[in-house]
Amino acid sequence: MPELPEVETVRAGLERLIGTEARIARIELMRPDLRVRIPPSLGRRLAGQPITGIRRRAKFLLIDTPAGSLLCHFGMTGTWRLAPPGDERPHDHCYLHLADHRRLAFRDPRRFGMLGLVEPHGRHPSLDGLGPEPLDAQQFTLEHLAQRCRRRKAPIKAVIMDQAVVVGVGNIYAQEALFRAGIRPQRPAGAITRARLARLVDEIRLVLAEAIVAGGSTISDFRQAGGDSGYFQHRFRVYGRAGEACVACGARLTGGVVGGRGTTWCRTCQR
DNA sequence: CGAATCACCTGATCGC
DNA sequence: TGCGATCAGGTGATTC
Repeated sequence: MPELPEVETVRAGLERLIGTEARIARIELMRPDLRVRIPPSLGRRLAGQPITGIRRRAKFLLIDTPAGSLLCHFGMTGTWRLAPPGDERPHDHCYLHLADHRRLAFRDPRRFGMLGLVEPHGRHPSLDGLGPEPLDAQQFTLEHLAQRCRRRKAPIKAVIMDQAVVVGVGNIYAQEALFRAGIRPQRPAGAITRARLARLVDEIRLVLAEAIVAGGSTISDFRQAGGDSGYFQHRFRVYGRAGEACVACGARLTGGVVGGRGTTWCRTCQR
């Protein structure tokens, strides 16, 4: 589910669901062996704590309390949902019980996600080395992207998916942004003019912002925290459309592998 | 050092 | 219907 727009959608949904007076009653860990093992101290530390904010950094969600923050990554299949009594499902790895007796469930069939603890005002290895937030025009600039592309031979798609270069862009939005910018995903990053990189910076920002407004993209089982599905998937121009007609020129879209991941592009519109 | 590949897991889908 | 192969929104380790 989870590139920046999906995580942001969940963040906003949880914020709305939980309100400003919420308190964590207790945390129930059923299966700690995710990609990163869930620290056993999590429950002790956060039990009884008031929730003071819900933030997003890159593709991470942070639930803040005075005793520390719950750090969550969704991997490929992670979800949070409101789970009323009786709604227990396979692959529910953690239940967060609120003081008002509601229960939030973290479910992640593939277990590529993570739950962790960040000390108050502390660091966390997963958050070190992250690049700028793309929606912050002060942070993510042409200057920055051009500098990170200089002399690099890797395909531009791999570069913009590199979380040290810019955060939040995954396999869907990389393809969508490159189509909108008219750049072939496999073009060596160092061989792109400044003018075209400037366009790419704009299109990355635009596509992410549009997707947030649309409530993210629903593929298989992504849902907003309130259970609604996003609808940005209806606006994909290339992702998942190999063999279909280009929305701009009508040519058949090409499918292949770029940066080790399935990729679709238009050989006519993208150069 | 950078770039490519593999590994981690489960589930859905597709072709036979 | 059943079964194996393939693919999937991410990231970190390993290899070349």
